[in-house]
Amino acid sequence: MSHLEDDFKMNYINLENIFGKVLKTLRLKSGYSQEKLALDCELDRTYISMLERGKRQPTLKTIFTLCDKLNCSPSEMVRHVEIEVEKTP
Amino acid sequence: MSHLEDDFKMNYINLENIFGKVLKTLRLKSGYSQEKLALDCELDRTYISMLERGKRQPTLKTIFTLCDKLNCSPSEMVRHVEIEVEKTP
DNA sequence: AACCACTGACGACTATAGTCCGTCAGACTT
DNA sequence: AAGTCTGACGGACTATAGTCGTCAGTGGTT
Repeated sequence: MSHLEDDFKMNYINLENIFGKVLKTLRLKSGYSQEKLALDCELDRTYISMLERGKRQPTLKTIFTLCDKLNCSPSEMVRHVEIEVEKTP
Repeated sequence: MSHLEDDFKMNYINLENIFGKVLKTLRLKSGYSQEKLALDCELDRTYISMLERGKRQPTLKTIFTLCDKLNCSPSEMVRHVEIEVEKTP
């Protein structure tokens, strides 16, 4: 996958990328490294990385699991995603 | 699967079942049959059925796709699930 | 009785969520 | 320079999300 292709895709609404940004923001706000968050959530370290890079999208259960550790309710997290989606042209 | 087993499981926090109930409620409120909703969302009819019966859980993308047709924002839908989860002992 | 719209349910499939092993690179510390 | 922390990234896997075809049951209508 080339950088050109990456940049191209970024111009469209991409739920995975948007979720990844929201997750990273919430994680950093809570002072977590990817690895510590993964341990606390009983998820895989590389999976957190993939989520943040927009390479995977979470299931409902995963959203609840993550939010449980991130000082954020699932609906708030989804609201953040919505807002970013609405901003995207 | 026996009715006994069904009732048994219902006593525990079960994100899939809770989501299923929320989805069904929103679908009926919007006057959709499972099949029409599936067509509008470009999902499979049997998959909608499985979601409502708690046999599957949705991804974030599926939540957004469903809510787009259900007069409901994704964060509102997730909020409904949260509320039901909190009610469950 | 026969039709119709709706839904439940199942088996078998394909696509992707999520795990587990690892390597590599940059930043910071000692 | 060596060690630690962090994150990007890959390959190969297992589990599950989501599809497809089909049959059966229910309740309403004619």
